[in-house]
Amino acid sequence: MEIAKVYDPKEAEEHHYKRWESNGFFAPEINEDPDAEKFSVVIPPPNVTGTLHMGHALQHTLMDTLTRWKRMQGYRTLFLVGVDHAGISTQLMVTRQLKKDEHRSPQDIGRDAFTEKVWEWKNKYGNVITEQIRKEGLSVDWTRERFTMEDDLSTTVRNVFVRLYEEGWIYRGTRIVNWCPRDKTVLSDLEVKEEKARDGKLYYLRYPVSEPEAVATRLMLTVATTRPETMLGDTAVAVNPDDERYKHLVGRKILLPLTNREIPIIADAYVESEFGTGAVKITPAHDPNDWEIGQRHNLEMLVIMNEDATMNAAAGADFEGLERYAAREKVVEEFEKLGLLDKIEDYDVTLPHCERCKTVIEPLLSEQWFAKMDEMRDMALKLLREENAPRFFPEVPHKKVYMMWLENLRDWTISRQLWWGHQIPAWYDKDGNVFVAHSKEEASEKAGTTDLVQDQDVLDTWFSSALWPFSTMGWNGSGPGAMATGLLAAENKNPVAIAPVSDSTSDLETFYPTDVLVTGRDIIRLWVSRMVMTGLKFTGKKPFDDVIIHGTVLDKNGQRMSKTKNNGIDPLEVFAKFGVDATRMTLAGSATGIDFAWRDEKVESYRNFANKIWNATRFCLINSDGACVDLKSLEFHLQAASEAALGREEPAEAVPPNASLADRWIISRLNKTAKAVDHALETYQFHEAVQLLYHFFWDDFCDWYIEFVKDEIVNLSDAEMVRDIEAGIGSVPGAVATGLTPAQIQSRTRILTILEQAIRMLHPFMPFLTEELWQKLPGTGSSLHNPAYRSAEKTIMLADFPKCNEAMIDEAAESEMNAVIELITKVRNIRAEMNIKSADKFTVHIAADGAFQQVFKANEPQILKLAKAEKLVIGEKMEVPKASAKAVTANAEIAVPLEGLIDFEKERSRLAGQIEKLNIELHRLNAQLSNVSFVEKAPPEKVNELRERQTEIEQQVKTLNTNLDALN
RNA sequence: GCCGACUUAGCUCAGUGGUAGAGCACUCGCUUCACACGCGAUAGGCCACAAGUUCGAAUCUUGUAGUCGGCACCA
Repeated sequence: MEIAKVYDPKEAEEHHYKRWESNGFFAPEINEDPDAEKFSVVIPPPNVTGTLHMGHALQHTLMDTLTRWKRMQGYRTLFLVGVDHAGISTQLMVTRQLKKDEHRSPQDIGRDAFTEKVWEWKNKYGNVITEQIRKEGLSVDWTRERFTMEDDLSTTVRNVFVRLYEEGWIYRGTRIVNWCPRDKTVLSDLEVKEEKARDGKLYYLRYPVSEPEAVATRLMLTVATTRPETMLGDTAVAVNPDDERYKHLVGRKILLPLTNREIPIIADAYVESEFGTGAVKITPAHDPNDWEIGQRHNLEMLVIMNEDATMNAAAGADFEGLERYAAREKVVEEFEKLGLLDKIEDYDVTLPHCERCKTVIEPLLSEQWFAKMDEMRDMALKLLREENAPRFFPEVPHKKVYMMWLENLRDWTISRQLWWGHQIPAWYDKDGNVFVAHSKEEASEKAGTTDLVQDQDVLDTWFSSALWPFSTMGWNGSGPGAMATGLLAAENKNPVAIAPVSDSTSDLETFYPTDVLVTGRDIIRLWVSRMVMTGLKFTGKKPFDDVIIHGTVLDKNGQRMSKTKNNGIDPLEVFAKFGVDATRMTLAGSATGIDFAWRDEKVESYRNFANKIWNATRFCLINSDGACVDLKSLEFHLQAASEAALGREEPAEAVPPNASLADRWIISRLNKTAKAVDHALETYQFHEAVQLLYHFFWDDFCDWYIEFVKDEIVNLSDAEMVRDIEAGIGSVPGAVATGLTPAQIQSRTRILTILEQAIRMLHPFMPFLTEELWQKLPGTGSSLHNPAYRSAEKTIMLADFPKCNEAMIDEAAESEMNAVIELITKVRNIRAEMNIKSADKFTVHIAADGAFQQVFKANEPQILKLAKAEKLVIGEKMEVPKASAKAVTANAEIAVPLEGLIDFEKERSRLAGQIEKLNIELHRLNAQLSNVSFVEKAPPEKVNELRERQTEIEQQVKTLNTNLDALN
């Protein structure tokens, strides 16, 4: 068999994904078991404009690992994929393109033409991200791919809007909103990021009190502000009602400079007397706090800015048309000229910025659509408080953050001044009356006229994303009672046979609620909370049980990746360099929820691991003639166990004579690993599973098991064959024909079978490599499939995930094998420390008690080979020349006579070093065991354990000291 | 201002009320017939600091310092 020496992932990645997809392995319909339990997960829809980044790669890896694992366990799985329309960023991108290509703006071409452009753009570039998802190897069901702007989902959004409006949860109102003057749209609180502004200043402005006698005395009230330009829109000055300094001024008036307007001095508890001067200018149309004061005092709302943050006519002729910062300078200049500028102080302010374009947000009085959140909020809080749902992984700190955010939730601004998105289904007649309806026809009926104009705004993208887990599964809010107490029966005991793809209602019944959501921290409020709220409101069910919050992938210096810093790491480049599987292992190998700095070295180590798996398999395949994967070959433990259960006295006899210690040991390790991996995945400890598999495969399987059985397995040369037959070994019928003995065939079968199971366990993490290798193994096929997939073509994707068989755990084998491993390691240590060359021949003397003598004798060939020794002398005691290197293990004393080779000085210091190390531990043990309160209060098992360890070490120290003395 | 997380080997990170672990890097030795993306053997840590609880603390509590994050306020 021709197999390359180094694994090259590229071809496998391309080839297998196509096959998986075209054979329908990803679709839940592949599962033929009518009683199969379901497992479902929806992808957090990436932006249609987006490209894959490490955060995606991480969350996708975790979701796919879970899905593949569950699928192999026989669950009917659905991993639902799709993208969202990303209102603002897509519109920006297409606008930019339009400007570049045609030197035109959206306004130039009009709404319909522009929307058409966006669709064109989407059809051309919108599959970049989905192609990248294919590259990642995600086992998502492409037949159910969704897009938030497609017809069905748009209808759903409209239905939801109408329903919420009719119930009174959506209203239109004039409020101060976060206005981005560059994007010219409103933003929700969550799309705004507070950032420290540079060069912040606090300007102290003198406002003259306007009554005649005050003017005569030039009575001034000084206010402090960071935004002097807004004074043009002031409609009051406020002081604290308890502030003795200003009590006499309340109720009087200010003659507002530069405007010739008179504004009142009012008292409001909002004002803190200690801050600034204790007097606050009030600009209700340009500041959220001022707006609230304005509401309380019935102040005039004077809007002085345009949508692009230039001053409008209301700001006065001198200022009209000025950009806001130019206006600020001019206001300050004018105040200075008038002698009304008291002082300017440096002052650190944090200002809201548009998350997307970084422009400073302008709080602006504006008419928008809002969603009242109280009812849905209360439902979500109840679910959390009473059922601890959804469960967050890790729970700290996300549960608390989520709860606190819900508790302080305010109304949600859902309209956006964009053209790309779900246009708000509201129509206005000539008098401005609003009619919310599913269609213009319906609105016309309500209005009694067809002379209607639809609201120009669209809905926040998150409005549609909030419906994602159920809208994508066919819920559209139109069915009878669909929105009442929940569409679904509490328990759906009727399993869906094979759900036709088109029958999306069955999808809802089968796959909703989903099992788990995997997403990033910053999305908890934007998306997770909203899905919970809408899920409860519209379906009566929580949309998912568990929420895994993954960590942030940082750059190698621990910095967040960002476009501005240009320190992003492109997953596609990493794939190209190290392979998708190695990248997935790296990502899954990071602790759940913890940020981690990206290191190429880490991926490299998993690339090496992939190569190790490749080569271990290569070795097994080179030596696989006459054998194939056969699960029965591992079952001798079961025979032994059942015979033990029947009361046989020596169940060990049931073990076939050729089941070696190493066989029993590796099978025990395999089953323990399967158990631990299962537990790790159940609790979403992906990194734990990765560690377990890495350790099992590399250390246990490759370093020890393969090395132990190598001589048995490799093809014998003709000369060796003849020698063996002459020696009476392996001269059995058929042996000459194949060149193999039955024992060899059995060994080959066994190693293939163990390898095959290890590869299956690795599949959810490393899908491509494992499929590539599994296809090459003889004896794999649909017989290894989970029975639910019996008709499917051969693929590891649908093979059964290995389960732990407790009867195969063999503690005796593990401790015996450990003794052998320790023995070999100690001899190797002597070899290395004493500079024994490969070619040097030496004998190893071993003294041990009877049971371990047997163990060592039984494994003599392997010990000789792995320690590179020529001969073993095993007995109760040993007699060796003075010129010997010595060592002790927990079960044996070792001596290697090195006449002429030994460096006594070196050997002395080597032994002294070992004694030193043991003594440190011994001192600690002695101290602990002589502590009366420890012996009295600690659990007896613990005390015994330490006593045993103490005896063992004392013995070892004693032996080593004797050996050391003998050198002198 | 409030809340939270983190601080473990040179680096990146696991882990745990009872002998400190991994990967990478380092040192030494191997052209051993699956793999040099390899094999073998070492070395390396008072688990940030201080106090407390406990027979026992790196692990639990409290405080301190540093790093990072979230929220609130910001005239």
